[in-house]
Amino acid sequence: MSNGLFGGGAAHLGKSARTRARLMDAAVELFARDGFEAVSVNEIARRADVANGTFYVHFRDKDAIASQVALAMAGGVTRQLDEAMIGVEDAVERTSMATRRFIDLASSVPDWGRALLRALWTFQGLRGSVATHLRADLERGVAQGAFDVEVDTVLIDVFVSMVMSGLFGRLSGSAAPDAGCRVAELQLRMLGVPAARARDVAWRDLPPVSLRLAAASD
Amino acid sequence: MSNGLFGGGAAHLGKSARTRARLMDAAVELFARDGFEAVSVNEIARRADVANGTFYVHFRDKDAIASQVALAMAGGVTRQLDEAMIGVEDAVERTSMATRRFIDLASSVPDWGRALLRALWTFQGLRGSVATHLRADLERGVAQGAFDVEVDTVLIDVFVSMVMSGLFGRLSGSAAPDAGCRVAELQLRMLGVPAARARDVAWRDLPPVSLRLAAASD
DNA sequence: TTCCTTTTTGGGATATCTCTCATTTTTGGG
DNA sequence: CCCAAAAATGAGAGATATCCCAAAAAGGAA
Repeated sequence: MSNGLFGGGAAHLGKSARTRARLMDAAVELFARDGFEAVSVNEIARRADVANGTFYVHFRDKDAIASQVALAMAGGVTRQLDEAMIGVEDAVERTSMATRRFIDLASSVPDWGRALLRALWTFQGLRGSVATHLRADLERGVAQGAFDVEVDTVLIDVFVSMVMSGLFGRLSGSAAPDAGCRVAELQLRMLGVPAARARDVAWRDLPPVSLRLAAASD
Repeated sequence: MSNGLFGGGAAHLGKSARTRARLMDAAVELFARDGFEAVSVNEIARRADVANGTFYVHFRDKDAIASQVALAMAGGVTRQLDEAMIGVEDAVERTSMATRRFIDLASSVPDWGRALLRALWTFQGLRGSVATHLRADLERGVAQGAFDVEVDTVLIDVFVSMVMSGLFGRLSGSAAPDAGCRVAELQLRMLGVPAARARDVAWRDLPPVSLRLAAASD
């Protein structure tokens, strides 16, 4: 079946690391399907094909695996977005790219996207780490004269929730594949970019990038 | 202590209805504090000061009480927003008022607001019922030439998620009391309202309305 | 008050969950 | 191949959940 997200090409890892990866894969799938709180440790172990007790060799409890999984996911996406945006200096472009890529990447592997979405909702700490990068781009836009807003907490939260909404729509099937473009366009308009330019930038073709899944390191 | 939200002035109701209201009050408080899945039926019954088995006389299971509570809450807010907007014809005003009032009302009774927020996230059906009213106002704005957007599912979802974000900020204490104005302003800009008018309308004083809590009827 | 209906009660059968630990299995260096 | 260290196992103690049901209590009309 599925290769697993964390354990994908991990045959070279030690046995312990492989088991750990299997547990994290199982957790992602279950969290995505049933929600964090509805999933039991037993269930995670069963789906990972390990004994009940093995779980506790690797994680203290359910919270532990959840935050590990969430951190690994968020870290992976953030790193990948950063890489994809190297060399792009214009804040309007950067902002639009970040939104579109985030939605596209996260919805291209639905289990993974759903778990990330839930994690963003459940652990507001995660939003903070995403927000750091975002804030930099928004402030850059203001400095460049492209955005006409005050960059404060409310703006950041609203911005992030717009992205989450787009991702949710893609995952639930209620939104077309171009939802990312639409959300990005709406964001740019909100930030004060003229409608014509917002449309232009947000719907421009973007070179495809496929989701590279990182194992949980350090 | 607290009067309860559903059972507030319900001394005139039959005994059964009173017990039911007590259960719903208890459920709201607990869902808000601990989240839907972390709350047990026993806990709801204990807090409502009824025996364990009494719960099952009134509700089939936890899901049943949760959706009842959510429906009653959403219905109450919707009705109240509608009433408060009677006579307002301008879509820009209506849109801004709806967002601001929703955030203010729901955050003025934190238990209640938190439960509503969770319910909106958990039962996407609720979003649908809110969306109906919203869509009408957005389309009115387009017809009036005030909004310069296509009214589609993505727009509605994004709009709702912005409101939720504002409510979340108020409830978590990370946003100032004027967060509703800020969110409304950002929404109007997104819809194509010129920045100056968006600011003007969104920050205008609004006659205060206090949350009237409806019992669960039909 | 009396009697029938409605509502509540709380004990318990059954299921599931978390987490521990003594024991077995696997791994990999020498 | 051998053996100590590392990893995995799974039975089970104890906590807590759900939901049922026979019996008690409360309500109300005559």
